[in-house]
Amino acid sequence: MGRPPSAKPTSFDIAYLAGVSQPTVSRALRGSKSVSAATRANIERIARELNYTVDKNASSLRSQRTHTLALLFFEDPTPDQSMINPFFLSMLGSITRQCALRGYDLLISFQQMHNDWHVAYQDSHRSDGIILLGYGDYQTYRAKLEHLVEMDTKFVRWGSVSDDSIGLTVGSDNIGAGVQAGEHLVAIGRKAIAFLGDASDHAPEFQDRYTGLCRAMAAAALTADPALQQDAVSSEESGYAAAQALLASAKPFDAIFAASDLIAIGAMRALTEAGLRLPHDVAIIGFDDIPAASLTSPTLTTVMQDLKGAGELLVDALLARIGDAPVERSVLPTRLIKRQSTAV
Amino acid sequence: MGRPPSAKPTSFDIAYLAGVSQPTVSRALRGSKSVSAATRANIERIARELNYTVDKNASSLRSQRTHTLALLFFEDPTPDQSMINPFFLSMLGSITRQCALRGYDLLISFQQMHNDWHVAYQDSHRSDGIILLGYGDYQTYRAKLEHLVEMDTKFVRWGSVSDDSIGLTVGSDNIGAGVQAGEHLVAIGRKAIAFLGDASDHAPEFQDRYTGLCRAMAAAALTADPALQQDAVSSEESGYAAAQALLASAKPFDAIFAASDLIAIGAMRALTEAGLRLPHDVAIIGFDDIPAASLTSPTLTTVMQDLKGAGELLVDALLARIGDAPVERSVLPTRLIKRQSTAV
DNA sequence: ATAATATGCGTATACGTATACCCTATGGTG
DNA sequence: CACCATAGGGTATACGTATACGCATATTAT
Repeated sequence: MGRPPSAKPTSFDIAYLAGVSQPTVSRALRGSKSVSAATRANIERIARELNYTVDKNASSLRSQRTHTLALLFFEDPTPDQSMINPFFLSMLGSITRQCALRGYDLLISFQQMHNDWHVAYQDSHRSDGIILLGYGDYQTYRAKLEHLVEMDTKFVRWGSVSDDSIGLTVGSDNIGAGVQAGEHLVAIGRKAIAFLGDASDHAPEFQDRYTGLCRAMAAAALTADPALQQDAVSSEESGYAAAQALLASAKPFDAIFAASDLIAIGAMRALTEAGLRLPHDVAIIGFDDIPAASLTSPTLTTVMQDLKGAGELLVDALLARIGDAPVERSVLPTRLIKRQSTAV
Repeated sequence: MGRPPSAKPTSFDIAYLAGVSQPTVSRALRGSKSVSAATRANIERIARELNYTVDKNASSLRSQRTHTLALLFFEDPTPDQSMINPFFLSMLGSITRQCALRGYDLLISFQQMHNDWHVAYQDSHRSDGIILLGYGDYQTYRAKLEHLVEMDTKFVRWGSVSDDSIGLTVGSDNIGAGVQAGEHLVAIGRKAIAFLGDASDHAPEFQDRYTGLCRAMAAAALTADPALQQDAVSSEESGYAAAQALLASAKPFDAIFAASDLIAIGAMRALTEAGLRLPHDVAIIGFDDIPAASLTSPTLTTVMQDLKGAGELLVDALLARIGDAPVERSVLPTRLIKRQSTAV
C-alpha cells in the first residue's frame, strides 16, 4: 500500500507511516467524518512530527479552490512614485488581517484602471475572488465590471453603495457622512459652505458626500450654491488648485467641506497663503482621518471611516459571494472627528 | 490526438484546434526553441482567441515553481488597530511594482514576530521566496532566521546590513545617514546632540544611525554624551515619552536626532509643550520622510530612504537568491531633506 | 553515399491532492 | 436468521501542466 518516506513529506509518506491509504490521510486532515477518531489522531500526530504541510498547488488544482483572494488596488493616474492614498493603505491592514482570520491568503496587485486587469485574474486560477479598491472611475470603465459579472467572476468593490451599482459593493455611508459634516458646520454658524471634490458621476463617493452636505444645508434652510463646488481629485495639489479656483471666483464662503483629507490639506495651504485665518475666516472639514490630519495647523476636523469594519465586511461579503450565500448590501457608519479646524 | 474544446480552455483545447499535441502547446507558450515559428504563431493566435490562460496551480505543481513571492510584514507589537508604519507601507508599493515587473505575484501577510511564520510558509509551496519587512527584533528571534537558513528557504530581509547578519539582507546606509544628520546639525552650530531611539542590539538599524551620529560628532571634536540617548520604538507616543525623559534628565541639549519621523513628531510635541522653540532652542531631524513630515510645524528635516531602490533591490536580490545566482550584499544611499526644523 | 547531428514534435508520465465509487465488516431491524 | 443501513477506509482516477525520451525527417559532414 505504500512507499517509504522521502525528502519533502507528502500525504503518501504519512499514509505509509500510519498504515493507511493516502486518501484516508487527506480525509483525516480535512476533517471528513468518515474516518475514525483514533485514525485521525494518529495521522495528525504523524503529520505534526514530519512538519507536513498540504501542498497548496496540488490541493488547489484538484479541488479547484485556491483559498486565496486577490486585492486589486487602483492607483490614481499619477504615473510617478508610490504616493498612495494613505486611507487605502490603512484599509489594507484590515483586509489582510481578516483574510488571515478566515484562512485565506491575500494576493496583492497595483493596477491602472485602463489596463486589462479584468481578464488577467479571470481564470488563471490564482484566486477564488477579487477585491477592488481605489477611487476608481468605474463609470468610464463600467464595461470592465460588466465583463466580470458576465464571466461570473466573484468580486466585491469598495465604493459608493447604490442600487444601480454593478456587482457587489461595500462602502461607507457617504451621504450620511456628508450630512454629519454639514450639520456640524451649520451648528457652528456657517452659512456659505463650499465643497471641494469631483461631484460628477465619475466619483460617486464624492458625489454622495456632496449630496449629504446639500441635504444638511437644506434642512437648515440654506441653499448650497453650485458655484461653491470645485472639482478635485484626492491629492494635495488638486486640493490646493481647487481652493485657489474658489478664491479666484470671488464668491464669499465661510466653510469648506473637502472630499478627502489630502484635498483639505492642500486647500488649507492655499487659504493660509491667501492670508485667511483658520478656522476663524474659514472652517474646514476633511474626510478619511489620515494620520496627517492631526498634524496640520490647525488640526483638521474630519470624517473617520470604519477601517476595521470595512476590511471585515469586504472579505466576508466576498467569501459569501464565493460560497453562493446570500449577501445583503450593507453600508458602514462614519464618525465625525472634531478638531481645531472647526473649533470656533 | 485530441478531444474537442470544452468549457474553460486548457492546453488540450488549443492543441486540438492547432492540430498538435498538448506538450507542443506548452512548449510553444513557454518559448521553447524546439518548436517552429509557424507552429508557435498559430498556437499563440488560438490561445489569444480562446482567452486562454495557463492554470497557475497545475503549472506550479508540475514545475515546482510558483512565480510568487511572499511578503511577511512584522508589526510592532501594538495589538490595537492598523496603525502601520507609513514608511513600510510606502515600500510596499515599490515592492509590488517590482514584482509585477519581474512577472511575479505577491502574497502578503501580517505577522507577529513571535508566531510560527518561519514554518508556515516553509513548504506549502505557496511562494518561491520570502521578503521579511519590519523593524523586527531579529536578535531575540534569531533562531527563526537560523531555521530558515537551515531549511534553505530563500529569503531576503530589510534591515541593518552588517557582516554577521544572518541570511541575505538589504538596507539603507544607516551609518552614513547618521553621519549626514550629524554633520548637518554640527554645521548649524549645535554641540549637544541627543539621540532618540533604541541603541541596543535589538534594533540594529537605530543603532547604526546612532553610530553615524557619534562618528560625525567625533569628526567635529565633539563627544556624544550617552546620557543624551533615550530609548524609543518607532511610534509617536514613544517619541513623546523619550523626549519627556530627556527633559526630565535636566541635561542641556540643543539638537535631537530621532531614529524615525514618528519619534520625532512625538518629541516635537513634548518639546513644544515644554515651551521650547523649534528650531531656535532645539533643532530636530527625523528619519524616513513620511508624508506627515512636511506637515508638522515647523516642517521636519529628515532623512529620506530610497524607497523605489529598496523595493527593486529586495525583489531582485531575492530572485537572484532563488535562481542560485551570486548576490552581492548592497546598501542604499540616503538623502537629507532640509526643512524648517533645522533652519537657523 | 553513408553516418552523424539537428530540428520538430508526439508519447508517456509525474507533480500531490481530493473525491467518486466500491467493498467489508459490523450492528440493528423485522 | 435473512436484511439492510452505516461506519471506515481502500481503489481508481482526475485536476492541467511540464518535461524526459524517443522517433521521424531534414541537414550537414565525411
